[in-house]
Amino acid sequence: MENIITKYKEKGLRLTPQRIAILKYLDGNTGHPTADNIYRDIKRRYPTLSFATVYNTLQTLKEHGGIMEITIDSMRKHYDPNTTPHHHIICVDCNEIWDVFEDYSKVLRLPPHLTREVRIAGAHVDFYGLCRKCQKRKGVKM
Amino acid sequence: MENIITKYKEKGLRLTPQRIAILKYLDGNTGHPTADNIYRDIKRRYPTLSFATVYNTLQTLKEHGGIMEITIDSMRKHYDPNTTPHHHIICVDCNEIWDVFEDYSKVLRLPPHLTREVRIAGAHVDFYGLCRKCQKRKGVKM
DNA sequence: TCTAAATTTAGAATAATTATAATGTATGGA
DNA sequence: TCCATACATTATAATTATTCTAAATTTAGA
Ligand SMILES: [Mn+2]
Ligand SMILES: [Mn+2]
Ligand SMILES: [Zn+2]
Ligand SMILES: [Zn+2]
Repeated sequence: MENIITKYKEKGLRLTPQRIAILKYLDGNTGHPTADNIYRDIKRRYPTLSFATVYNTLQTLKEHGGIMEITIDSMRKHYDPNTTPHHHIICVDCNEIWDVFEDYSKVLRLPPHLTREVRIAGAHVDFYGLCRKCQKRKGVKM
Repeated sequence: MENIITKYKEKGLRLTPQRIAILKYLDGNTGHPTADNIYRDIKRRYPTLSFATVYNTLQTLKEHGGIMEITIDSMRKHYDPNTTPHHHIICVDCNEIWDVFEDYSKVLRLPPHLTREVRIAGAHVDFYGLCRKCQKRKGVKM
């Protein structure tokens, strides 16, 4: 809690109440929130909060490696304060996202004609399927 | 060429010049075009073409399993007429997308607590990196 | 306390996509 | 071949996520 704050202070980032609120909201958050999720939550305590501030702060955090941007959902960007390499599962119905902490780096090999074309920096695996809640709601046979 | 057309006729889809042009544009296209790519190209021959028609047709094709929607690029949706399971590489600089036809299905195993939570339907691997062209443009040491 | 530079803000702008409602046309049967 | 009609296209407006702008405010260090 206090360490994320000093951590960002050390990076030369100015601390404002809004930024602290966003940092606290993100700290340990495994829910993969959208900018709107963050805005709505913090707006309750800081009614003058602007969307621009949320986007600016997310941008700054991204640049400093404090968060990752998740592109698994084509509707909107999600953010992940866990920047250790990991993967995701998305429910194709409710768009909820789960973490996958398996290490596939050894098995995701590429043929030479592709590694020649692109210098690979990493890989994300996006699993997709129907979550239990949505299976139930849609009456899927278990 | 003619077979895609009869193929979609059999699905009960009405064939219009616009749809035929879109089908022909997509047939065998490995470039992962956006709606805008398609619109611009076909607009030249059909100047009255509307964006709505492109989006409607893509939606219809998606529903009939004729194309896949690619979410690797957070800026815009890309479409892929190759619906056989495969993966992608995206250049983080120019957003060009390459196909990866490796079969990782055997090695992408999930722990039981996750397969219990979500009935997995599939997985896509998104590789990311810098393509040769962008390495050169940015003066990256090879 | 003072100041410069960074940050926040309201609001406008942009861009991708979807919705609407009027007009046009493909298609199967008379 | 002609017609009816269900389906498709179109121009346009609406929606939504995100970014930009410029003025006002705040931070942090001297
Ligand atoms: Mn995550
Ligand atoms: Mn592809
Ligand atoms: Zn679900
Ligand atoms: Zn590139």
